[in-house]
Amino acid sequence: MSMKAPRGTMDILPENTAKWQYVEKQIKEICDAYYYHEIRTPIFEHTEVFQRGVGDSTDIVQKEMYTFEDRGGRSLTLRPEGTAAVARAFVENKLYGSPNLPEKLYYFGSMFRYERPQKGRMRQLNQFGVEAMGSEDPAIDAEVIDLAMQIYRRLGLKSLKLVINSLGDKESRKAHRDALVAHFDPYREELCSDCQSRLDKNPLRVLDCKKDRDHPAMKTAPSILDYLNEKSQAYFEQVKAYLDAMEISYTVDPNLVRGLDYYNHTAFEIMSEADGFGAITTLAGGGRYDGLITEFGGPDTPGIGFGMGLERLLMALQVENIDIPVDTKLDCFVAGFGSEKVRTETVKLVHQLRSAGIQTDTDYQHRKMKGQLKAADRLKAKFVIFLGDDELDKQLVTIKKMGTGDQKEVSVDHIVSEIKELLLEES
RNA sequence: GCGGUCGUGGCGAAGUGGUUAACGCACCGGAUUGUGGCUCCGGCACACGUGGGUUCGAUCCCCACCGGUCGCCCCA
Repeated sequence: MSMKAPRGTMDILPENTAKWQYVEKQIKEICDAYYYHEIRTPIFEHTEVFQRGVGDSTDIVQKEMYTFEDRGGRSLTLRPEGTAAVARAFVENKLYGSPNLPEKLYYFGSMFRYERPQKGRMRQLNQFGVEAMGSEDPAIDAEVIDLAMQIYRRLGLKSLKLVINSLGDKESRKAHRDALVAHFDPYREELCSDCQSRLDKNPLRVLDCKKDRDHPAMKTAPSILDYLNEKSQAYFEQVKAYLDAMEISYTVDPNLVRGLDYYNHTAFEIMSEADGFGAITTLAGGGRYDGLITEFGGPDTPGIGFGMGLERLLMALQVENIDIPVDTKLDCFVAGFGSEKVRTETVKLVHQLRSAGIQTDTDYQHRKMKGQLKAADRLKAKFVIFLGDDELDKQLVTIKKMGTGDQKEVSVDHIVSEIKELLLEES
C-alpha cells in the first residue's frame, strides 16, 4: 500500500501556493475596503451545530458530513460549510451586543463534504465567505452581493452570471409551501423518489429537481414570487433597486432555492458561463438567514452571507486564461566552489546576505561550478556571487549580473551594500 | 451511492504472451583545467496500480479490488 492523500483531497504545491496567496490577498484587500473583518472558527464543531444550523433534511447533513466521535464520546463534525459555525460563534461570543452592528465578518478555510469527487468538487474544499449579521436592510443584501461580484471582477473574470431570487419571509414561505404541496400532491406517484420525500420534508426543493424538470406539473408550479407578501415583495424590490443602482446585472430565477434550510428572503448564486468549466458551474452561493441566530439561542438577529469556492475560483481564472502575476526571480545565488574552507565561507556569506534582507540561495547538491550556474539560471537568479579559493585568498568575490553577463570584483567587506545597490538598479 | 474512462521511470509517451521494456523532457557529467541560457556526446532513473486466475511463461488475456479522471444526485 502506498501512502496517498485521501480521496478528494489534494496537496497544493509551491508552484500553486503562490496563486492561492495572490487570490487571497486580492480578496482580503476587497474585504478591507468593504470593512469586513476576519473571523476564524474551529475546523470542527459539535455535530448539532450543523444539524440544527444547516438543517436535518439537507443533503449536507444527511449524507455528506464527516462525523466522528472523540475519545470523550462527543459527536463532532468537520465543518461542511461556514455559516452555521460563524452563527454559533456570533451567539457564543455575544457579538449581538456589539454597538457596531451589523457585524461584518469574513473567513477563509477548508470545508469537508463526503462526496464523490469530480471536476470542481473536492472532499476537502477551500472557501472564502462573508457574513453580515444584525441588519435587515436590503442595502446590506446588495452590499454582500456586490462584494462577491467585486472579487470576481477584480480578478478579471468576465463570463459570470448572477442569479437572484427571494424566498420570502416565514409567512410567505408557508403560503407558498402549502400551495406547492397542493399543486404536486396529485402527481405524487409520477415524481421521482427524491421528490416524493421532498414533498413532505421540503417541497421547495422539488422545484430544482433535475430529474423531474420536464414534468408538466413543473411548469405550472406556483412560483414563490407570487406568494411573497407585501413586506417580502418590497424587500426584494429594494434589493434589486440597489443592485440596479450599482449597475450589477442579474437574472431573477424563481426556481433558485438553495439547498440549505436556513435561507429566507434574498437568495443568490454566481455561476461561470465560461466554456470548459465542467458540469459544475456554481462559483458562489448565499442568501439571507434571519432565523439562524435564534436557532443557536441568540436574540432575533437577521443575517446574510455567502460562501465562495476557491478551487472553483482558481479554475475559472484558468479557464478564462487569466494570468496570475507571480514573482519567481531570485535576488542572489552564491556559487561556492573549491576547498572546505570555501564551503564554510559560503555558508557565512549566504547568512550575511540573508540577514541583510537579501533573498539568497546557494547549492546544496555538490554541483560543479557549471552545474551551479545552471541551477542559478533555473532559479532566475538576478545575480550570482562567485566564491572560490582565488577569491578567498584575495578577499574578493566576483558578482555576475545574469541578465547581461557583466561581472565585477568586489571586496568581501562590501558585498552586502554592493548587492543592495545592484538590486536597486535592477528594479 | 451509481455510470463512463484510464492506471508503464520525476513528467510525457511507445510497446510485446517469452532473453537487458523504446523514445522524448527533466536531471547529472563531458566537450569548454573556475562561469548559465544554444549545440553535440555520455550517464542516471526504485516503471508496467494491487491481488488473484489462465498459461510452460504475463506488463500484455480474464476477474476482483484500489486509485485518478469525467459525469449522475447535490452543491462551493
